[in-house]
Amino acid sequence: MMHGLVFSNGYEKEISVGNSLITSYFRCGCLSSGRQVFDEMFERNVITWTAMISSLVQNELYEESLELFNQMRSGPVCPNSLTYLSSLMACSGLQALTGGRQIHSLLWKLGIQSEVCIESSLMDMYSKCGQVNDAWKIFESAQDLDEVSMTVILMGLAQNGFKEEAKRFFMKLFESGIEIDPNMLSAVLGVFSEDTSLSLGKQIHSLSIKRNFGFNSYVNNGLINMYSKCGDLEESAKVFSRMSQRNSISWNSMIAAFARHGDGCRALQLYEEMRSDGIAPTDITFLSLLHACSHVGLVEKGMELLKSMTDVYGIIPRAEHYACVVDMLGRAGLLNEAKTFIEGLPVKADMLVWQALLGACSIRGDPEIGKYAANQLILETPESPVPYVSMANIYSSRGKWKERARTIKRMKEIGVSKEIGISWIEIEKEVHSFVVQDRMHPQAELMYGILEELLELMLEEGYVPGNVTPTECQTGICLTRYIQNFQDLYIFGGNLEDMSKYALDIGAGHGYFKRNEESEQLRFQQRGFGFH
DNA sequence: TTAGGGTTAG
Repeated sequence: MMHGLVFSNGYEKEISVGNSLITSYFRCGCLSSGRQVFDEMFERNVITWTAMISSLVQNELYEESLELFNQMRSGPVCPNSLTYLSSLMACSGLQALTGGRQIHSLLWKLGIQSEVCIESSLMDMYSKCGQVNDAWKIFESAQDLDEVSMTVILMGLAQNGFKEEAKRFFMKLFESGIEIDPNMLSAVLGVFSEDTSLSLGKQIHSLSIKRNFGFNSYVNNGLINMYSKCGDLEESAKVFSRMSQRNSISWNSMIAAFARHGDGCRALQLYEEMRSDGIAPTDITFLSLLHACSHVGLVEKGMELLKSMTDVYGIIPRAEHYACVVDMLGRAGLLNEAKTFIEGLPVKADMLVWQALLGACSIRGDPEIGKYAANQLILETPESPVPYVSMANIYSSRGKWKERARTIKRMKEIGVSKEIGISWIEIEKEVHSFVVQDRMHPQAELMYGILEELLELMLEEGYVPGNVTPTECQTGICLTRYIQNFQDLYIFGGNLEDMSKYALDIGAGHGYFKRNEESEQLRFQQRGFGFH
């Protein structure tokens, strides 16, 4: 009503009215109306331009916002700090390093590069563009630092592969008694939960209780994820049940937690509760649900969910959803059905989908469909060793040694090669590294002995090598429990022997083993970065 | 009347 009145009077073309209207329209999601007011204004000041640019950024329309920023710069109105800030955020969103650097040099010329908000935005831009070194330089020379800039650099380190440094950084902040706000805490939970550091996670939990952050949904959602990724599903469920207000991320996190632990039934049950609570599922809810169905072999239920996604909620499935379905069919041994499903897809199958099919063929040892999937994958990613290695493995599992040799030869001819994966663990500042079948370590015999013991325990639990069944999911949980005990031993004064029990890659992938690409961390330390 | 960081899948 109000805007109709304003429009009919033409007042919206005046600066003061137009500026207010732009902000209000964007706040209520009326993007085109906001833009229309902007386009039709007689005169625009710095607030008009900045309101428009920042509104576009907040709606993730980064390219459009940068176009407007450039347009502004060629006109008579000069940008101010807030305009530059919004443009930097657009560069972060687009991971546009060149544009970000250009804005950085403009800020230098204007002498406003050291305002704390500008510095944190610059650090964020560099981190998101993969240039954590540049972010670190700004951090080191910064005059003012606050919770935001601390969180930015912490996330920057973690997201660029320097997780250990990020942890040390946080521990320093924690020990120094600096004010830690809930935003930083939820960011830290995300970093810590990927490394199965249950005891650290528990410390953060107690800190959040002490600081009275118990009502913060970001912190609680972070705790749900941290506990579930660290193997303590019941603690996740406790955090979830104590929450007074749950948003879709809370529900998704808890559903994913059950799915991750192989408890498909509880995941599906929770989905029903979510719906009866009136919370609409999102595309991510369906990914977790399909994942859950895949791991417990609930094929029909999974197909029903996929259908309801579009029919009931109007969510268009993405390639990830289709890949989950292919994985589900494949794990259930329905390889032909998986192939037919892919052929009937409304969109062109991508790498993820073919990888899922090939993965299923590897598990089942199916050379025929495997070859079909591998060829499709080679078309998508000609430089990848994955299809060749998978095919070689399928052939060896079937005793087809000639075919295996031919595949390896072909791989060499084309010039693709697989980098050997190295696992390592740091014990008392010494790094112990391993490759597959490695017997170079002085205590290798002891370690292989323990590995055999673990395998026995797994077999007792019903583990069938190479056969993925619901039982194996149970075994996965069991294995997590054993490993957790070993970790406790270490934390409470264990020795090398206890550590070596999980220094071996027993294939569970629970995060104790540093992957190859993380060797960056060592280089980082050698360069004298970070905290020692 | 324009402002910086945070939680979910794989």
